[in-house]
Amino acid sequence: MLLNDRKFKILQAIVNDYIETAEPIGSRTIAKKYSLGISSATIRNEMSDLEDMGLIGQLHTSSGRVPSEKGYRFYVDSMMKSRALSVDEALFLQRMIIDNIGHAEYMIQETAKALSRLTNYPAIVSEPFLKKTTIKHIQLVPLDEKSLLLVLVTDTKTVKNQIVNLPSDTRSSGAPGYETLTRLSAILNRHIAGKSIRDISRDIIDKMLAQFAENAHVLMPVLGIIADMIKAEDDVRVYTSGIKNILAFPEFAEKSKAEAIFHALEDRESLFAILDQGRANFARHQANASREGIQIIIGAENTLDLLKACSLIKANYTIDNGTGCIALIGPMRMDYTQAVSVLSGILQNMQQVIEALGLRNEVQNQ
Amino acid sequence: MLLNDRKFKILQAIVNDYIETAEPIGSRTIAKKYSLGISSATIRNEMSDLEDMGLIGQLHTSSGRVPSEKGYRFYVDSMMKSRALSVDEALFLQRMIIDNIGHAEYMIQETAKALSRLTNYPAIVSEPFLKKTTIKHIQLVPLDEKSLLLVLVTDTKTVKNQIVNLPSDTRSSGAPGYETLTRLSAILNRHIAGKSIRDISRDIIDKMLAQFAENAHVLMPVLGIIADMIKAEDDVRVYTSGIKNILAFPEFAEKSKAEAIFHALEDRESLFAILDQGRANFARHQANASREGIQIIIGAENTLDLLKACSLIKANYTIDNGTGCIALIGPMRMDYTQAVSVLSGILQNMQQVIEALGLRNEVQNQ
DNA sequence: GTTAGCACTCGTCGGTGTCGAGTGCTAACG
DNA sequence: CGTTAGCACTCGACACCGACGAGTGCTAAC
Repeated sequence: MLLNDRKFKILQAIVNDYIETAEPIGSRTIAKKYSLGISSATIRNEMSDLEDMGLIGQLHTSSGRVPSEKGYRFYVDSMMKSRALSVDEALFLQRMIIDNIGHAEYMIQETAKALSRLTNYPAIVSEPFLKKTTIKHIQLVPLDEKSLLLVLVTDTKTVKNQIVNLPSDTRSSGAPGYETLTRLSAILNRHIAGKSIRDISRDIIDKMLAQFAENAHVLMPVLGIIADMIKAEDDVRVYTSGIKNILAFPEFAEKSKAEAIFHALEDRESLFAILDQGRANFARHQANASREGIQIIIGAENTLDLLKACSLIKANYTIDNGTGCIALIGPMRMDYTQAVSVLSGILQNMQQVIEALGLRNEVQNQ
Repeated sequence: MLLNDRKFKILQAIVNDYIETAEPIGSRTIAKKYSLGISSATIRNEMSDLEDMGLIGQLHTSSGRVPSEKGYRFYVDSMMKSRALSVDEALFLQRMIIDNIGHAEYMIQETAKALSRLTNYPAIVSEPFLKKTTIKHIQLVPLDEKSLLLVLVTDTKTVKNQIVNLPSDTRSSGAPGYETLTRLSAILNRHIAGKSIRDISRDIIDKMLAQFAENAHVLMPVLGIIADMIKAEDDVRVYTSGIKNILAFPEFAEKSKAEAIFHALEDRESLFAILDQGRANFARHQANASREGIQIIIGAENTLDLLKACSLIKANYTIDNGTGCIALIGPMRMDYTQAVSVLSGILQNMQQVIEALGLRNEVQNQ
C-alpha cells in the first residue's frame, strides 16, 4: 500500500488522536489541532480517499472518522515510531532485575506485574513450556515420627518440596533418623539424578529397593510424590496482572463486555487459548517479526470471538529448554508504541535475570 | 427492640425481597407477593411505623421502601435463619479437603477461591499471623560450583528454599561437595534448630564458625539468607478471589465505584486495613459473636470510608501459634444467610485440613 | 489542485407530558 | 378500635420534540 505524504500525515493524526481520546475525529479538528498547513476542506477530500481505501471509517454518517482495523495494521506496520524507554521505566526495570536475582520462581509473576504497571494494560505471562523436566537433586529431610520432607531440584533450578506421610503400619517405629535419611538421599541421587520420570525403570527401582534394605517402605511413597511433583512441574502456569485496568477504557463501559473479558482472564484454559492464537497469525504479518519477535494481533485478526474488539501484543521468551509467552491486551486503539517498547524492555530484562541465574548453558553438563 | 409479629414479617419480607431484587419494594407488591393475609393499606401503616423506628427508609418520597442499616442489623441479629449447606456445597468442600491435604501452602489460596466461588462475593483470606517463627530443620543441598540450595523448615511446617550464591573469591575452588554439606547441615541443626532468628547469639555463630573450619566462608551467606527467609515468613500474605463478582451488583454500576473497590482489593495495605477493622466493632455487636465467631459489619459500621456502602462478613481461624482472617465483601443487601453458612462450613473445613496436617499440638515437642 | 460555502445528517442535550408505582390521609366499615 | 377502600399527590422512568453543533459531501470559485 502506498500513500502520499499528506495522506500519510492525516492518517497518522487520526490514529494518534483516536488512541489518545477514543473519540471520532473530524476534518476541522485535525486542521486546528495538527498544523498540517491545509484547510479542513482539503482534509475532508483526503479523508474521503482514505475511507475508500478502507483505512478509516465512520460509525454513522456525519460523525468523525475512526481508524479501521486495516488502518491500525498500516499504522503498526509502517508508521509506528519505535520509542526508547523513559528514565523512569528503565529504572523500574533495573530495580526489578535486582529484586529477582535468586528468585526464579517469582520472576514470572513479577514480570506480569511490571508489564501492567508500566503500560496500564492487562498483562498475561505464562511459564516456559518445558519439553521434559529432569531431576537434578533429591534430598530427604526429617520432620517428625510420621513424616519426612522431600525436596526436589529440577534442571531449571526450580525447587519443589512436599511432605511425605509414611504408612503408619510399618514395623520399625517411626520414620528413619537423620543419618539414615542422608544415606537414602545419596542412594536416590546416585540412581535417578539426571533422569526424567519416564527414565526410571523397574530395574532401577529394584536396585534401590535392595539398597534401601530395612527402609524399603519409604521408597514407594517417595517415588510416587516425585512423579506427582514432576508432573506438576510440567504443568505450565499462567499469571495475569492489572486486569482491572480494562475498566478505565471507554470501549468497555458496558459492564457486560468488561465482565466477559474478566471472565476469560481468570480462566486458565481461555488464557492459553489467547496466548496460543498467535501462531496462526505469525506467518501472515511478517512485518512484525522484525521487531524482536513481538507480534501484534489487531481486532478481527484474533481467532477468539471474545477478542475481536481487542488487540493483543505478544512475544515469546526462551529459557534453554523451553519457551514461555508474555502478552498485553488492550482495546484496538491501544498505545502500540508504548506497549511495544515496554514489552521489548521487559524481554531484555528477563534475559538478564535468566543469565544471572545461570540457567543458560550449564544445565546439561551437570 | 421489640416488634409485633406482623411488623416482624413485613420487615422480613422487605429485607428478603431487597436482597433478592435490589429494587425498592412497595406496600402493594408485598401484599401480592407474600401472602400475609392483610391488605396493602395495612401494610402501608405498618411500614410507616417501621420507618419511624428507623428500620427502613425510602430513597425519595413515593418510592418503595428499602432496609436501613439499622434494619439490616436487626435482620442479622434477630431474624436470620441459619441454613445448612446444600449437598452441592458440602460436596465441593469435601473435595477441597482431599485436594488440600499435604499442601498446606495452597490451602489458604484455595480457601479464598472456594469462598468466592460458592457465594459469588469477593473473598479475602489472610495467612495466619504468627507470633514468632522458629527454625525446625535446615538442609544444605548441592547445586553447582558457584551455588547451593538452602532448605528451611519452620515450626508451621512451611518449607522455604532459596539458592545461596557463594562468594567467588574463595580459596577453595567451588562449593563444598555432598558429604561436606551433609556435615555442615548437621552442625547447623545442632546449634539453631528450635530457635527463632533472634535467639541466634554471637556466641553460637562463633562456635559454628569454628566447626565449619575451612568452610567458614559458607556460613555467613547461609545465615543471612536464613534471616531473610524467617523475616519473609513473618510477613503475612493475603489472597483475594472473585473480585470481578462486584461487577454483577447493580450498586456498583457506576464504574468509578467498582474501580475504587477493585483498587482496594488489589492493594496489600488496604486489604489489611479492611480485615483489621473488625476488632473495634467486635465488642459492639456481641450478638454475632455467638455465631461461631463470625462477625458481620454493615455499611457505616465500617471504619473505612471505602466500605461505608458495603458489608463485611469475617471470621478468624487459628493454627496453634497464630490466627488468620477470612472474609467476604458484598453490598449491604448481601445474602447474609448464605454467606454465613458457607463461611462457617469453610471454617470447619480448614480446621479439618489443619488437623490432618498435624499442625495442632505436636509441633512444640520436635 | 485547493478552498469557501452551503445543505444535509445525526447524536446530544434540555424541556415537556404521560404513565405507573408508591405514599399519606381520611372516611367508612365490622 | 383496628382494618380497609378510596383519593389526591409525588416522583422517577420513558418517550417525544426541537435546538444545537460537529461533521460530511458536493459544488463553484479561486
